[in-house]
Amino acid sequence: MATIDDVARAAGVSTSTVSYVLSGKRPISAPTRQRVERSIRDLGYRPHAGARALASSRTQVLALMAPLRADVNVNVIMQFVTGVVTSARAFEHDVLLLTQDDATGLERVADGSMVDALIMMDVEADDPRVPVLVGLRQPAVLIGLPQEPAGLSCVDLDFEAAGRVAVRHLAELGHRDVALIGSPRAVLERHTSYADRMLRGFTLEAVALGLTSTVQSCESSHSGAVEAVDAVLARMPGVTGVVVHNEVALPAVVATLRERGRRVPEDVSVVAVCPHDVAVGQPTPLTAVDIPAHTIGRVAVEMAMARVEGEQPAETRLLAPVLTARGTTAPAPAGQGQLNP
Amino acid sequence: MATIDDVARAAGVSTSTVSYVLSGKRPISAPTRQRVERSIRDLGYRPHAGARALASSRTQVLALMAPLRADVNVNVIMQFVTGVVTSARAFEHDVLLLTQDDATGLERVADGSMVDALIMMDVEADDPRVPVLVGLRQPAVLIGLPQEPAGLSCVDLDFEAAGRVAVRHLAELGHRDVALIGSPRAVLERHTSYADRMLRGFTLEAVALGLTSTVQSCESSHSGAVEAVDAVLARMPGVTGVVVHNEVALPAVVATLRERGRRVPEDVSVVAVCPHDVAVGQPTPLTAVDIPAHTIGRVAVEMAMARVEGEQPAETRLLAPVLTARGTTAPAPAGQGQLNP
DNA sequence: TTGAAAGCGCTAACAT
DNA sequence: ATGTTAGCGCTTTCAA
Repeated sequence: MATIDDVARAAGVSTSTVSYVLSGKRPISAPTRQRVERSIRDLGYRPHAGARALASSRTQVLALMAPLRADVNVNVIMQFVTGVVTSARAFEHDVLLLTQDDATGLERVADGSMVDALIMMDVEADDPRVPVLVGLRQPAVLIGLPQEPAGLSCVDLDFEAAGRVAVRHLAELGHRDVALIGSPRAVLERHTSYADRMLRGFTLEAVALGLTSTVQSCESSHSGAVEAVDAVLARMPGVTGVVVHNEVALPAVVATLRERGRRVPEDVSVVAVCPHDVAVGQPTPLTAVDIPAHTIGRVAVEMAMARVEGEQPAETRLLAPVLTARGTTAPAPAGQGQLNP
Repeated sequence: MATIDDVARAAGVSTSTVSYVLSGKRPISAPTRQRVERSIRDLGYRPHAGARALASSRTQVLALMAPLRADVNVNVIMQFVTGVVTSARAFEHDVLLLTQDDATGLERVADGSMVDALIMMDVEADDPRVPVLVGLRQPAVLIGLPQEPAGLSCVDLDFEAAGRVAVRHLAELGHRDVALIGSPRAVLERHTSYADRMLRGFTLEAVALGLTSTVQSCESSHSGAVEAVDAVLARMPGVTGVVVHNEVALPAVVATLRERGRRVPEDVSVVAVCPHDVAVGQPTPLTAVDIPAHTIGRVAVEMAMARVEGEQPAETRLLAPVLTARGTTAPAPAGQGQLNP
């Protein structure tokens, strides 16, 4: 491989000139720049990443810790990941992928100076990795919102507001008995940030609007969805509004409601909380609060890069939820609304 | 951050001794080793990845190019990715994630000496990236099998054999009219390796066994599955055996067959080609040929590392398919087998 | 068994 | 506008 010295020699300039042509950190005369660029092309020169990192303390790499396990929704995860990778490239960065179960991964790549910043998904309310991130030299961005951000940047959909918006939409249609079919039990039990906040928004808004509400965990499978729907129908036979926050179970929830004799949306309205493409890709397009996974990933990178560049303080950005009415919500069945005042 | 010199000073030895303690490349007396290890722990020392890469031309990083787009199955992709990341760690390597649409990513990370080896998924028969990989200094491993491996290592499920096994299973149960519901049109049209080979195995074995067969592409959505099933039923009303190679469409294919009055497996037998967990996670557990994605990812890493270490030549490993009979295949309906001799 | 020192290829003062 | 050069933190000869 050609080195920067080879390029300098070929162009008849000093190595620093080549370096500055590359970095643009000082003005270079047009003719010089052209000769250098020519030599770079002729030699197929590419700076050695390690040498550059050593001299500049910049790696042009971002770490992304993603939950690659079965119980979280793979589809949504993937959208976050592509969002991160794609926008990292816009900042001339590549992405090092760490998995959740590689407990010491964050410290390894940070302390070994392998990355300029870290992004972590699937944050829990009281996440043990948060103090670890706080102790690192590199800035970190959380996708999700822990109880104690401790000076870390955070970004996510405002799931609490999403829960509120979904409930309000149902209330405005006259529904009085509403249920949340949410994340798997395991996700709830570890107090995963998004699940906690969703639950909170749903419940608080139902109380605020005087609705009767119930919450049901739901495993991410066909049978899980069937069980969840049956549990809700048993506990709240008069339910007319259902919020579903579980992409995998989504189709089965709708199908099961129908199998149990509840027409959607005539008898029961369904509001999903899921990415846009999932909502419109169903047999019946769903009224849904969008989870803008790609955007969240992009914003996470932007926040990370901002902190790498300047001395910005940490910030938290919660994206406002957007509900789009499609085919699965309708006014509550006549009379129903008055049965449970 | 502490450097190797700090450690050496603290331990009262030379820097090279610390280096050798770390690498194990020369014998160190027990007392010396202990003092060095103590200092390393006390100082929380971690070697600087860039410096190490510069001096040793080893990055301890692997590149993985994965197709993070919508039309390939996200679930399976994810299993490959976790397989790769997990076993990379076993070789003390981290994984740099490149996306399919980052066309020049492979050259960028290879020529910039960011990685020790590259692994590429979703290979097409005549993939333009193959010659690129051949030109790199670092070894590359393909997950999939191009027409012309050109000296690259390849690993994958033997999809041709998988197609044959599936057909043979149906034939042994007496089925005479069989259909393949496969990948989306786009995947087939770019001659994605696995889709091509599957189709070939299915067709050749059907011919060899004297069966009547048809092949149908299938978009990865509910409606795509419905359309595919309807197309097959229209073209081959007497079909009694269906091989499905499309994880996303799988549940909808079975559901649609039933909606069209075909009981599964009494009227129509279904053989899936999908990962184990997908097959057993369906409402009805499916007779299936397993796609051992995790294993393939692991083998890819092993092959890559072997070539990084030694001067092994490139090799191609096709994993033998394993079919497990579950609830969705049964003997062909009586008499049917004789209608189309 | 250990140490000294020459790079690895680049960046960024410091000069001019 | 450009050149000179001292590191960056490690590995690995070469010596002892």
